[in-house]
Amino acid sequence: LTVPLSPRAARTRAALLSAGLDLLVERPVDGIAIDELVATAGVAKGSFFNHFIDKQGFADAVGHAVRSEIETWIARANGSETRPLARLAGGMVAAVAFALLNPRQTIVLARTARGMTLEDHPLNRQLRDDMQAVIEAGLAQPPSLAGAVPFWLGCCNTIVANIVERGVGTEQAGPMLADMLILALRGLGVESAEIAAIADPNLLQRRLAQLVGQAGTEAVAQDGATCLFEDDAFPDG
Amino acid sequence: LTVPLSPRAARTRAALLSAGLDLLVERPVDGIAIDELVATAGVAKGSFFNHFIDKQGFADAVGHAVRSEIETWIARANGSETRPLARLAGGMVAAVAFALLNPRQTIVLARTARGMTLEDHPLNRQLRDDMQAVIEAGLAQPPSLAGAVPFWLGCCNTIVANIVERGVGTEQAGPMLADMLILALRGLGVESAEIAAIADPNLLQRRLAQLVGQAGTEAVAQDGATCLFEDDAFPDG
DNA sequence: TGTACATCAGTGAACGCGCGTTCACTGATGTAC
DNA sequence: TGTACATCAGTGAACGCGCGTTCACTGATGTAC
Repeated sequence: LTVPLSPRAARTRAALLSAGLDLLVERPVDGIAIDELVATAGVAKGSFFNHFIDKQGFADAVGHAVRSEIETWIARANGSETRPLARLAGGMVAAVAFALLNPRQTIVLARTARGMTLEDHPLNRQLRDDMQAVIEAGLAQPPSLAGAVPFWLGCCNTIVANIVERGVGTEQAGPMLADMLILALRGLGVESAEIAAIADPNLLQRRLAQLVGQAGTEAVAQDGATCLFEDDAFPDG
Repeated sequence: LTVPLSPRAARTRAALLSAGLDLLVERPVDGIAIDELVATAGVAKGSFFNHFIDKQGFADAVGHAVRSEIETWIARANGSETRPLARLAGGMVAAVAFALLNPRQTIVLARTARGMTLEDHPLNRQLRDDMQAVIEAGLAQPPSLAGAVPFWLGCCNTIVANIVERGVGTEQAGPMLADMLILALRGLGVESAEIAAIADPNLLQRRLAQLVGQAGTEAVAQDGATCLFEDDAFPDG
């Protein structure tokens, strides 16, 4: 249900979404005037209604864009990794890297997310599959799958929120991530040797730097935030 | 910095705060019109400005009232308990009981809470003290105190959010709580025997029923939500 | 206890700005021949 | 390649409702004597 947009329309839409991201970092959508939005985006007021039916539709579009962005990012970071424990931990590491690279997107994501667990997004389905694989392989003994998934998700949320809120850099994020991985993996009942291998501070630090760095060199534009929405077509709203 | 309010003023203020709670369950404060608020509360529009300087001040007052309510509740539930591990677990159990009794307050609390960890509220200070006591007593070996506190807080948030979102009853909440306690305590590195004693499903179920039940018999009014704000004086705002 | 007065809180009409939405027009982009 | 026309998206002035805020008035509560 997506239509390819003309270059001109795509530019206008991207400018609006980007401006929306800037403003949604500060306050929720109800606190943002369309006047302010179009002024920030540098387009005419009427253009807004060429692209979105109303303000809520706009907020949904921004939320959707950000969510699919982090989903893609995590999926790419885990790449072709097949070991279930590595995938589980890799998801948390990738989420932290994303938060370091895109603190504003992360804030908006937290702001627009409604329920944490009920939603059946690809990310959550993938996590559930990985968790199930971990359990079936005997690598962890959580009291239940239904409890382990939100537990892990909550740990990811906590570490990401902490990093964004205090605005720490990659160097300080590494040890925090290591601590959280130890707490979360131990909670699942993963063996000590496995935990030590996964949560090794040096290894984590390198992996974080790798993820953050490679994204930096991949991006062509200087301002990553501005071009985030210019990738391709958008859902027809 | 609190002044005692005349009975009439207290009634009006309580009606406004209670109506605010009802409406804040549905949407954030910016989406609520003062017209709607006073209509729900059954008072004149002008009265609103007798009690609050503006809408944001009102939202703050509701948030403050709810927060101090849950703080009091948890402090009372832990009572004179001194064993640090029991206090830690007791906090999570009490939070779940509160969520079961007051799902709407819990939703509003989540909505009005800004940062999760940065704030220096009594509740967080108490948690930090308990956690430190647990570590010093050698009852747990988390990688760090700074990591353990937000980890535990995140686990409490997760279980509470899950319970409220799915609207489960006391019976189903018990097993969920047991699972989360196992995951969280194991994450901290608490000994298996201790965990088994604390997270015993039967014991937890009884404790939950006790907390929920005693609150029910304590309350005089039928509608607990309506009288929640009528207790005493409010901060002068 | 009763009366007169002061204060305090409630009331709702009135105001006017802000903001969401519309629309007639313009210019740009694309297409047919 | 050039010209004429159609479509598509941008523009910003205009509109008008909604909503935050004010205020003069009323009635209730409290106090003095």
